[in-house]
Amino acid sequence: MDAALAEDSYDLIVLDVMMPGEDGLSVCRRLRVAGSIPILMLTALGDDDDRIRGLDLGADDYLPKPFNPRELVSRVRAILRRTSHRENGIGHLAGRRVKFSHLELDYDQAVLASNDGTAVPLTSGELKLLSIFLERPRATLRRDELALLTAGRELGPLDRTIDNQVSRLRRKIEPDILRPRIIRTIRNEGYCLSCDVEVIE
Amino acid sequence: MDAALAEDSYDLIVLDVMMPGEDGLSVCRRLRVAGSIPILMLTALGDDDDRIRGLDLGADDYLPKPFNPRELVSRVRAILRRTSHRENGIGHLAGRRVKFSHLELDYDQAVLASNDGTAVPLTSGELKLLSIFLERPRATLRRDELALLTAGRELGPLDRTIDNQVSRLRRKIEPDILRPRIIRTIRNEGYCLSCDVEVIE
DNA sequence: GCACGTTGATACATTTGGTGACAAAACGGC
DNA sequence: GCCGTTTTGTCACCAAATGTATCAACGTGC
Repeated sequence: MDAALAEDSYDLIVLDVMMPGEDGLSVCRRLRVAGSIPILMLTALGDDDDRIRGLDLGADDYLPKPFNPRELVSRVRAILRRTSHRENGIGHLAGRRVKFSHLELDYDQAVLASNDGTAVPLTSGELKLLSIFLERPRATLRRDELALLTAGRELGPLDRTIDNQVSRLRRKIEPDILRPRIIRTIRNEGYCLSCDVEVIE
Repeated sequence: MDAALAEDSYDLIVLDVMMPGEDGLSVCRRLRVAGSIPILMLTALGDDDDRIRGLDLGADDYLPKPFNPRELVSRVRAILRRTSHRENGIGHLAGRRVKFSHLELDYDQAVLASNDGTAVPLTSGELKLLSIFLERPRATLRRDELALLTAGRELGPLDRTIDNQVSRLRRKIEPDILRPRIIRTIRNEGYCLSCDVEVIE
């Protein structure tokens, strides 16, 4: 699958959970970190909690076996209806340069250049987090969504990982660190990139 | 439902199939003709063919009763993840500046600038409350409506939460705190933004 | 193995907003 | 007007949420 994905692009993946070796949930996690390709999970495990976990891991739908093949078709159609004509989000940033606020990100170089001429390198984690925000300007992202999209992991109850990453990123992008205005905190909800984003060709 | 839809905009509809009068499938059809609001169908009819029909009519997902409430939440999230847009729930204010009374709100910066040159930052809670008022100028909003819109929660009988939030917001926007003119109290009813609102750009 | 940078975990400081108490204001009946 | 009642304003306190410094674990390149 990895080889095929590297080769071509696909509209949707139907993913079984019970597989020898790496299981479907783990694959789902990896796919989510890598991009936003639609996933329909399919499994004999009809358990509620399994479905919930699958969906929370970023799957678009979860169909328990045994299933009616026509239902599979209908569900695939339902997902594609939603995902196909989706132009609103900024596509993939890989290889692009992106302007936002007073900054310009060079994705390939992982370098942030400021209006005032200074430039800062980003670590891979910071770049990942920042691109997730840049692809979804003005969307409020919960901590668990961010954890899923950055690292493909679920958050424990006392997990401050995302706060830490945001804090580190802010240090590099906020002009006034005491009053963050690019990545804003939405109390009880998460974080939100509150500026326009322009992708340079 | 039709009246509510004409009045406000919604992110998603959870639709039961078995209803007295017009049934859910018919409603779904109508909604699809009217627009693309996400629909999650919910029903006691667990039959394959019903699910397939629902999905083919344009529903985004179809969950048979009895269902696990957490699964409903996960499925709603999965749909909303796809339909993205969801910019904070704050429709047309995101990224705008708004003039009202002697003030100008910069939504992105979460800063209130006054005619006299002073500027005050707002907390995320204050910003949310203020935007709710700014989106509904001169509408009287009951405390329970405000609680629902700000925090998505119901109010207890002795709950002074909203009064407190309004009080805190007033401190930042009222020129004469002893005589609030911008957010007026309507006794036994609620609060009301009593000035014109102009969205810039 | 060692120096280095990155990242997650932990601990602590700070901010925010809900709660309950009480004061002030509004209202109604007289 | 006067009083009692209800409603509202706001203060002080506290619990929860968030920001971030620091440390440990880990990997990487030499």
